[in-house]
Amino acid sequence: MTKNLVIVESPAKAKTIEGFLGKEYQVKSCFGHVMDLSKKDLGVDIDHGFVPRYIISPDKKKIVSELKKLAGEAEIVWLASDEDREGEAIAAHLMEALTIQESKSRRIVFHEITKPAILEAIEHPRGIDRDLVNAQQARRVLDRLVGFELSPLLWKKIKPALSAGRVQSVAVRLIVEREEEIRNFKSASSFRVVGTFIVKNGKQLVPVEAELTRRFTTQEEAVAFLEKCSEADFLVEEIETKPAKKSPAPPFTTSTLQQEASRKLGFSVANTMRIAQDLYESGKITYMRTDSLNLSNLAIGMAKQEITGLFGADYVKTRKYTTKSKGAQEAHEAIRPTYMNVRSIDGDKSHKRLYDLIWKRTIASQMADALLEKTTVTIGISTSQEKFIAKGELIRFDGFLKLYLESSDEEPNNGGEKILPPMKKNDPLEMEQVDAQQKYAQPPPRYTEAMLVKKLEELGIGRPSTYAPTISTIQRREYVVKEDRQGTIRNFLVFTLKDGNIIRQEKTEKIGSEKAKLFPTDIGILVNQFLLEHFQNIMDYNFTATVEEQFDEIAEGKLVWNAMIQEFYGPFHSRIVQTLEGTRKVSGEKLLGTDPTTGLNVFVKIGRYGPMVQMGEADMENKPRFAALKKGQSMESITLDEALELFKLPRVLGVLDQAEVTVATGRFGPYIRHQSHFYSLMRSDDPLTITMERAIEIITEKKKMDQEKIIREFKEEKELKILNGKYGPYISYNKLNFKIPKNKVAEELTFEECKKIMTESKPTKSSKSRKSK
DNA sequence: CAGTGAGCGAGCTTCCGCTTGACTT
Repeated sequence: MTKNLVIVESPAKAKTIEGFLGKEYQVKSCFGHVMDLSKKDLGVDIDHGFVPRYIISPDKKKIVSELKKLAGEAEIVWLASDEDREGEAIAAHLMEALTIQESKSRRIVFHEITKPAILEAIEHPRGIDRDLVNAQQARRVLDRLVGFELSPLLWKKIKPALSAGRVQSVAVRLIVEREEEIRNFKSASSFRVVGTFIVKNGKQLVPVEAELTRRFTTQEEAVAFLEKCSEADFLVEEIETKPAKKSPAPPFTTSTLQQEASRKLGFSVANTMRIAQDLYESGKITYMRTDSLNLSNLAIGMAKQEITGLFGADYVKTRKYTTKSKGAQEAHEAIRPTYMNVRSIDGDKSHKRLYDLIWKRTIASQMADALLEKTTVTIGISTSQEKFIAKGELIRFDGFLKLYLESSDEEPNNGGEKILPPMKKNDPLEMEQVDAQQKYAQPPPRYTEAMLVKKLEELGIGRPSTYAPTISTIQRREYVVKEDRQGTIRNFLVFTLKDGNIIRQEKTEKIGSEKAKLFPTDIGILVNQFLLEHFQNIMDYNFTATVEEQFDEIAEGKLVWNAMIQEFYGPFHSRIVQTLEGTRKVSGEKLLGTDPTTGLNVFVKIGRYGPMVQMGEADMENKPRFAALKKGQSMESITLDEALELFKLPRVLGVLDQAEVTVATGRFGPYIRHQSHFYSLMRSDDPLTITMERAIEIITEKKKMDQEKIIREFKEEKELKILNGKYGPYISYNKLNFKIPKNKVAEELTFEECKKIMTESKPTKSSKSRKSK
């Protein structure tokens, strides 16, 4: 029996802390929140001050009862959840769920998992901060009200199983609006002029590139300028040399780690978090869900030592970074290696690469600035007022650049030097050639997952623990898709002045190809439009920031939490009722044209199962025909001809064993149907052109595969089979599945043994009844 | 995974933020 029970949120943290404290302390983890609003209903008593109905989360019952037992036996229970709104609520919920007496509980907090920080915390316990708990309560209730009133509205007005929320709906809005910007973008072109001049550097002749400060809008202007250049003299008019410095990026937070891992390693945010979790659990890095830039003094000291050892004392410059991001709660340290002197780790390639990135970033953040010398050379033209500018950059002292340079979304890494040969004012320059190249303005870039996280963080929307789940939610709801897109070819002009002649060339470039970018779907666009029209306040990019200010006031005791909720809920709920009663179902219906053979109208719209085309209208005699859009088609771009193609299915291929063989396209792609069995088509098979021969081939192949799945059948009961599944053999009976006990061999089971297993064990859930994730 | 789409209506879906394994047919 231990005298002291310490409860933290994460088990990895518990293990570390247990090592710092003596035998008198037992450290356990509660695995995050243990109580939450009931999911069965709203979970909030609207009519009586919005009192939340918190229950012990179903998946936390086991850990709660275990902790409750330990808490009962302990003399003092130390509640060491994180020092932020959510952490304070966790502590309060633990008091309630474990029924801990106030007198034997202590609330402690620390921001770093170091021995001195823990011991210091133990010295300074406090009580539960009720105001902070109320702030969490307000946050939780607001999110529940928004989510659980908006989502059902969407089910009624658009289609079932949709969702809306304070965070996800704004994330979708960003992607929809970016797509609109790109679509409406008018790509104007201009001519960028670059001159190449030859400069003598001792015996060597060095080419120097200089860009004209002005761009020409028309080719006539560009050519006229080149003509002027052909008879011009060029002169160095001015040389300016300025010192400059570059500073390292701060250490990683969740958001910046996701961004850099995406840019430098090509990881999705979910992948980055999965790997970071492994590194954390194996003790290699500190906690990976954080918005703090802070490093412990211990860590900074270790970094200093490491840098001195590797590069020398000149390369050290320790720094304390402070966060600028909105709503940061800073309960942890920045993400850093646990031990700075561990330069690399064992493990698979992606673990090594992510660790390497974290190590370099952290160490570099404590290194000296890079000292640069930037040179700007202005080149005059005897026949024109325009100027050429050549730029050079010399690294005088590399500092942190020796180790690490953050990459950017806009352009590939532009690190490194660009050295100019020595030049003097009034030096004449020999022109080798001048190019005027047509350049098109770029539309804003589509979001990658990581760019979206960056944007959300800037807006103060979402938390480190929710960035990755939010991105997966909006994809799971099919509001957005992550896709690669083929680019298109575009022509551009280049005029080159060389040896007194101007040559015109037409060249091509590939533009607009995308890799792993987020695109809005038809449903995403429709839902976004609907929410914007009726709930502008919630869709406002500042909504979260505004309510966060109020949560802060609640935390400071200046605002009563349920008064704040009341003020929000009144108008919000009225809007819900108004929209529910005052608007019709929206489908985004659009008339594409009429079918030339039947004369019926053809529409495209969103149905119960997503985007579809419809031929004809429903009336007393007629039923319209429907067909789902194919992958890659969209309501916005589909043409009448493409729509008519979709109605060519289902198609009868022929007759086999007295039954029709038909081909059609369903929820999961094209399929063949025969005797009420379904056979998926391969990617290479086109349902519009597939032949009867090929269909029979597919049918026989599938039947053979199914036959091989059967381990045993029984004469006594036809429905009872032993099958070989993805996870090994199992018993199947009337669509119920049963596990085979570990001590039995599937091939040798008798009919009686199978019946015994079925009566004695519960059927495992089949995928049909299981909730799809 | 399961192969649909008038309308009828029961019964289902849903939020954000803390944290990790469980366990699949």
